[in-house]
Amino acid sequence: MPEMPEVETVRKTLTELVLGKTIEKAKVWYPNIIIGDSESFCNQLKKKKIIKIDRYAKFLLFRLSDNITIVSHLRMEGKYRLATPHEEKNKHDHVEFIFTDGTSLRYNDVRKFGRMQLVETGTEKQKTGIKKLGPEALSEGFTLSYFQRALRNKKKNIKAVLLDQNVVSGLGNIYADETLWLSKINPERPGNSLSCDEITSLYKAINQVISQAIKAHGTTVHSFLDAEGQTGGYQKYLKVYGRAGKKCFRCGATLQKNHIAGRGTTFCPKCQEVK
DNA sequence: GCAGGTGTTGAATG
DNA sequence: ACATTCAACACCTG
Repeated sequence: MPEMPEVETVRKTLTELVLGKTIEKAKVWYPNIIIGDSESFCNQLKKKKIIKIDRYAKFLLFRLSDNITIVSHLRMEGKYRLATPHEEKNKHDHVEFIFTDGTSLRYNDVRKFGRMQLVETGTEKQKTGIKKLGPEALSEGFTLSYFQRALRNKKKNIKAVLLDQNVVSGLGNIYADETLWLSKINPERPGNSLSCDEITSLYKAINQVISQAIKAHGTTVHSFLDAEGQTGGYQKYLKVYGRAGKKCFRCGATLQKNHIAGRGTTFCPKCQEVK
């Protein structure tokens, strides 16, 4: 899926496309996408107006009139696009919001991993997946001292720590590898083995990579498209992700790919050597 | 046919 | 209770 920069890109494009529209009716073709009862989901959305679209880490929050919020997670391959209700259903279209102006918003998800949940606005931090998340990358709560404290008792490898949304939320496999390369830290190092300087360097790398990726409208490596069907731009800045077997831009060594923390992990065996 | 893939969850394990 | 690992979710691509 989209990691935080991609979700932020979707949020912005969705805002352009559907802000202010009123839902005439919602349709769910694949109920497993909806957490809770899908019929009641559709019933509660009738005549609700989209007044704002927020984001928390990788979650999208559609703020609707009458104090309700759709919390949406795209997981690996969820996508939104503007359509019309009489358009034929695409192969992996699972949910549709039909608007009173004759357009509609379709949710398409090849792997069906994405989820939507309807909650009373303000309760999303207690009632949804947001509840267990650590501070978002780039947010006020994600301070250097927080990060230092969080790493202190982490015995698992740093790659797994960066992927753990309870520690810091927003990073996924691509940006975890990029930040580790930038700060020259081997992905297998235990979290609590990092020096003070290394933690600082990694902290800066997280802020730098995520904010640049947001500026570039995210990364398209597999299938990511924003709500307007556009690809991201950050893929041209990637230093390690997808470059296994190629030369490190910094030292020229051949980049290596290992299975770490259950995910394919690309790194430079020379400048990210285990110390 | 088999493995791997932008993510999260819950069960199993220590 | 806590930290950590790993299969499962479902489908497409190489």
